[in-house]
Amino acid sequence: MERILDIITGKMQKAFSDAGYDPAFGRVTVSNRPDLCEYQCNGALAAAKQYKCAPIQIAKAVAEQLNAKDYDLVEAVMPGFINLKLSGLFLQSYLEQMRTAEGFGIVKPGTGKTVVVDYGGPNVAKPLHIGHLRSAIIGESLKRLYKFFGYNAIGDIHLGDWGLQMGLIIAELKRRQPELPYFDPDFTGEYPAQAPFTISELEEIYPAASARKKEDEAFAEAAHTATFELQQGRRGYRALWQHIMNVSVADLKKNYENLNVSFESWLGESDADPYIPPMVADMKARGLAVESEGAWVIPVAEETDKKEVPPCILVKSDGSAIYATTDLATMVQRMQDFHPDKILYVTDKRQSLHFEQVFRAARKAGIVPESTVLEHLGFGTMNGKDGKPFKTRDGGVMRLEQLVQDMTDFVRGKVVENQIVAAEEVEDTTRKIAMAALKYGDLSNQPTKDYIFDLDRFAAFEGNTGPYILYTIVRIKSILSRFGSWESLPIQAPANPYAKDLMLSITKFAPALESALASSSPNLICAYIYDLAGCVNKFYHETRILGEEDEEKKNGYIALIGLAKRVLEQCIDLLGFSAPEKM
RNA sequence: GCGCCAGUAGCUCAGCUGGAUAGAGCAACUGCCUUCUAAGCAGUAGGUCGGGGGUUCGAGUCCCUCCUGGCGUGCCA
Repeated sequence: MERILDIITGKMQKAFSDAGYDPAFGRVTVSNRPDLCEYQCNGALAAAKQYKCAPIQIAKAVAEQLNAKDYDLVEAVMPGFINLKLSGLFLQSYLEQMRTAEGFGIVKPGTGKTVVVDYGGPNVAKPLHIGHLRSAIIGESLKRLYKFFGYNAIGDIHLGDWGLQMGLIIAELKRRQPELPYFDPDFTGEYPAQAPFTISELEEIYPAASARKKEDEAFAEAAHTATFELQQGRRGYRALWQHIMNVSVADLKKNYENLNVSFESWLGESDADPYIPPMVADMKARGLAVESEGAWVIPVAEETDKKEVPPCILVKSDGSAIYATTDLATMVQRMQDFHPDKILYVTDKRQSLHFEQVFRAARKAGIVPESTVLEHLGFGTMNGKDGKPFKTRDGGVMRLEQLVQDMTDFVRGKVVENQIVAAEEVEDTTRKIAMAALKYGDLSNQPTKDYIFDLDRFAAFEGNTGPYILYTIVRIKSILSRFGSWESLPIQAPANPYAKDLMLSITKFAPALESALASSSPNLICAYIYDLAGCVNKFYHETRILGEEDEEKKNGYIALIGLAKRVLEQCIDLLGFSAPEKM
């Protein structure tokens, strides 16, 4: 479907042309004065400079060229704005097209293209904490947005499953249970199928080992050795590693599922490992990597840099790999397996220099061709009410599970108190509302900015919150279910100003999503549905829908709120949550 | 030191390639439920857009400078 702004702009450009002016001035925008008009063109103001005459003259001449039939209002006003109000018939026809088109008639630029979205980054054997929340929520939303626009979008969790942390766990296990067959180098039999630990034991082992490393040099040495032997393929350690992976991945899947977040690809650093030796050898051979201060580095500084960009370290002076190495090797693997048109990294913004270096190194080495876009979306920190990084009461790092639990408990209290939901549906409804509160609270902020996480505010259910959006949908659902079959009712011309505002808001679906995609900003979807929900609630308040006696009119109302419901539900699905039946 | 980002109402945030009177929500105050869910709707009050210069018909938006805060700045991820 042609975009509504393109349609109006096209007509405006023709009017400029017909009036004898450059059509380039005919760009139309959504009005910033909704009290005066719906759309506006400021081109006459800019054109006045070029044609050296009063802008209002140009505006008047252009306005006369426009076909009055398409508009309820065409007006040239001082100093030279052209104000427009669309006709009801135009809106009716546009929305009817939206209603019947697949994906509401959105243009799909992603057809045939692949994008890899890297938004996980959890370490195995460590619980998810709130630091993982933003990448999960933002990444999942962007992935869904890419899919909606027709891309083959692959969410990749990129597990941290290969570093010193694994050696630490193995060393600590060996210290605690040296009798296990995994530590016997002469053992040749089958290793047990059952892991020698549970997830909660695993989560206790890692921090214990990490702490021991700092005060016990021999232990630190043992951990390094274990890491090295694991990577060299020592049989018992590989078996143990597999146990750690199985137990940990099962737990991670459960936790991500609770967040309604999923990944198409569960690869990790260990999967990139085989690509490292040939890649490093190749870079050395081609002279891309040079020796510097005992390490092998790829210089990535450029003439135009305002600051000094340090080289990308490929091999540390002790001979081991570093995260830049892993990230580059992962690019090799992704190009080979997926041939993506784009790779999008969703991580903390503090890593932006790292990705700048890695991207440059990847281009320089030809790992990623120019035709593949590399983007790093660096998101801001989630802070507490005091404006400092979010912590538990005793100052520790809060587990993601705990955060979700707190939100859920709070919401459950509200749901029970309201007494609208049947007892057996309380849990399901609670979960949906809690998820909306949590995700909308995060996603409604610009991703690149820090934001303050305030549970009381997010779950307050008033104003610009997830629950407000859900409540709007629930109200529509309630009417539709009383009405009966509504799906095939056609859109009618607006019967009152509230209906027209609602219709105008619905037409802004496509531009809102396009902007959100172009700037990797789910907050634009939030801003859009907040506006749309407001229009629905105003319409709802001012219009008796089911009580309307004129059947034809009533059908028009129903068709309109039905379309609004479908658009809202599409949007919240892109944000990663869903609406209950009642609340 | 250098670089990046931020500073808009008491609080949390919008403000789309410069455009008409800088917008929401929360908190405060005031109305609206015998009518489709009041988690709603309507209204009042609240601002020298961090300070100062500049560019022009016009600056929250662009340029310069200063102040404040956060982050980054070669072998952690």
